[in-house]
Amino acid sequence: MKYPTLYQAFRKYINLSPEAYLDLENRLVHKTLDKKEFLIKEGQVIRYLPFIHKGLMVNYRLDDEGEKHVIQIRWAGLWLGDLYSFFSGAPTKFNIRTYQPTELLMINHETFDFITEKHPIYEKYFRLSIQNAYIATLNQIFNLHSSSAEARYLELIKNVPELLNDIPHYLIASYLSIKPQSLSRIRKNYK
Amino acid sequence: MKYPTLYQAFRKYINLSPEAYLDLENRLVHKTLDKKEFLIKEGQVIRYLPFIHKGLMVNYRLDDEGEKHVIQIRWAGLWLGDLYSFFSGAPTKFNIRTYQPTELLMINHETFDFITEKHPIYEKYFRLSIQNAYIATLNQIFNLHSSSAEARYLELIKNVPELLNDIPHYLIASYLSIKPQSLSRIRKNYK
DNA sequence: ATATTTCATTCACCTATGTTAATGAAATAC
DNA sequence: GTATTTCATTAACATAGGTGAATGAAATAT
Repeated sequence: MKYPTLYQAFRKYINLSPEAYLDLENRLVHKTLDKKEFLIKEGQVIRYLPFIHKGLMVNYRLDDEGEKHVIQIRWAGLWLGDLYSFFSGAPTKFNIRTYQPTELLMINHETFDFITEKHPIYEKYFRLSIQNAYIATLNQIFNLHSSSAEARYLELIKNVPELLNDIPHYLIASYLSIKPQSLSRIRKNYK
Repeated sequence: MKYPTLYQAFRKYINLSPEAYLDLENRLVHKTLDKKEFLIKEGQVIRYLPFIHKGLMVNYRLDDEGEKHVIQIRWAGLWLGDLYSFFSGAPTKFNIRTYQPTELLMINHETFDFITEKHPIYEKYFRLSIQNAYIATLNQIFNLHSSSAEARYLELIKNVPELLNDIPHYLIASYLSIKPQSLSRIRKNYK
């Protein structure tokens, strides 16, 4: 078993036999990304479901003025990417890239079809996975509605303290939906 | 065929035979809600997937101070409710209620299991349905990040002009993540 | 029909966050 | 190793949206 992190990710939601896991592991595409590299750019059709083995990735969209808006920050142990584009074949509106060297384990369509057919339990896993991604975004909307930028910042660094060292602060600001100057102002109160 | 609206909703994403549709139709629970009635309250476990046949419904969460935050407004032709709670059995954090007389067509677990087993195409439909709900919430986050309250208001009434007559304005304000007074201020500019 | 409650609106004032500009430190490119 | 670019921070000022209070209209209850 080369990737116990991945096995644990499955075991969190389903009871997966080591054999069924190995059927997948043998077909994974291992991809290494440098610091500051793109995985996905707007307009592309997503051909892989990527799992973050090491490192972290940032998902942002561009508005009409070309400004970045960070929608998701995902780290080791999580899936990411545009499930919608992967399953529907529609071009994505997202840009997904690294700011730290990152290793991904990726599943392509052929592998997805193979393992879900051979082991239907994987189907359940991915439905649960979408469901959880969905509920997480509903929570994110609720937080944007109900908490101040300061409260969202404190919550974020409580959950993921290492984030401040792993990506530029202006991306954290964007994720919190404020400007870098405002993030600095908030941070000044906690020194 | 008693509910062509529902059939059309399926046909939007999948190729469903009338026979397969009728297998479901016979098992639907038809529910009529008065003006101002609750379908779901926080803490309950969701036992139905509701489709809005006529009318519209509002989904909100309460924050620590007990203030409502409207997360979704859904109208005829759409599914709603907490798919997560329905599938996982976890108690919901949402409150879902009417502000207009509304008719629902509901699927319980038994019916869901029956029709997805007999017609696996339904399984695909509900996966697509979750996917679309997920992508819609990601868009909602992007809009909260990138558009002013005024722009979000104009966009909303462009898409759903009748909303202003169908639910109290303070709920529209909440959905836009502003206060009723601010919504009034914005509306004053467009008279 | 009358009383009560709910709701939309307005206003004056307040506050959180945005904007513009400047500075130095750190990272990167040459 | 030096030049250049990127980034975080600060400050002064601007603005969108919040707050609290008042008013009248509409909806609801009695």
